[in-house]
Amino acid sequence: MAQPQAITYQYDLFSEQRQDVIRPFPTSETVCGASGTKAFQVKEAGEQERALTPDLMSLVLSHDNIKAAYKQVKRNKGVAGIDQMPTGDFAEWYSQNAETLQSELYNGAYQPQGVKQVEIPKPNGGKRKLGIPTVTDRIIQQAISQVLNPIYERKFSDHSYGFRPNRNAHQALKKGSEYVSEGRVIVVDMDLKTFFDVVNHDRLMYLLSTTISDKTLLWLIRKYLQSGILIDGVVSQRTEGMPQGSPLSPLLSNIVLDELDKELERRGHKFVRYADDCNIYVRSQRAGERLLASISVFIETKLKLLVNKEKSRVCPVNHTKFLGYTIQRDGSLSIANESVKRFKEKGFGVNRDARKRIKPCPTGGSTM
DNA sequence: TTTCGAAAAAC
RNA sequence: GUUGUUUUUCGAAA
Repeated sequence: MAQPQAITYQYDLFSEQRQDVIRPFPTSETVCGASGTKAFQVKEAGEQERALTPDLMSLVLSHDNIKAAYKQVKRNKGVAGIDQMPTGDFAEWYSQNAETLQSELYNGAYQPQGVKQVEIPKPNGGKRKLGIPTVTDRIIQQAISQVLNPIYERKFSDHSYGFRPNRNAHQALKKGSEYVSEGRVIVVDMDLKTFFDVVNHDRLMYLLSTTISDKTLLWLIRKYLQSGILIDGVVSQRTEGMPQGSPLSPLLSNIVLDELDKELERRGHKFVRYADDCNIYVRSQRAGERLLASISVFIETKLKLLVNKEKSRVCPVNHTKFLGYTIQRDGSLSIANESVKRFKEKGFGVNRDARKRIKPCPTGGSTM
């Protein structure tokens, strides 16, 4: 590997002809005798260890991966970022600038652009701050996410249901009602305060480095975490938290909260987590309160996250809502219809029969 | 078999 | 002025 190889390949995202990216620079790390350019498949993630992930950037920037990322971003129909380039223009832009972009990404010179901040109202009246990266940055992040996702999928806890392929809220509810059917009718409802605002960058980067050894990729992710926020023309650098609205955020949040899953598993608890909404099922109020106290300490000292003490609580399962439903003490699910609730507020008399009864949960071991 | 899009839910 | 991920349903095309 004396000389950097010439880049001669097709950049057109619409052409069927393609040639995969040849890495323009030699790998900085040498991995115990293995040839640096030897291709490895992410899907064969069976025995993947940190030593096998020194060159994920090639996968991130491969033609197929970028093309898939572009399609995904385009399908979301999001608006342009601060550079005003709409999603539809990326293909043409990329055909002109792919070489420069890829070189910068490979040698670490790439600097993500600022994030446009937008506030939108939440259903419950509050405001939600969104960070909108440029189309280019959304596509790069999506491309990273597509590579990291299969690597992390096999490491994630079976009790985690949010933002994961082939998993949905209903499966989480089914698992929760199974635990209730076993007699765990008290729930510890953990609420993490403004999760996206307080994630510790150093801790997240450390977690990533235990699985990912591609330093170029790690630095790129760190740059995305730190990417500046543009408010009224002034760019301020972010020191903690991650932008809500970037394609990488859901995966990174699961990586951070996987530590919580692993700790709860280590302690042998029965729980279900959907994003930052974590429910632990126990048999008595006293056990629940003791658990809430000790897990809160773990979350705040070890994970460096904040527990919302006002909204976290211990109560019988049928006194709280989880993912839009309420689990009854017999393990059945009921849904509180929002429109019914609005009727009630407007003065139409509504009795509790307005809550629609959903089928009881069978304790089946069926997968998927 | 595959591809695409619209619309709903969860966070 | 409206981001992101996942899931599901419906529909269309070859």
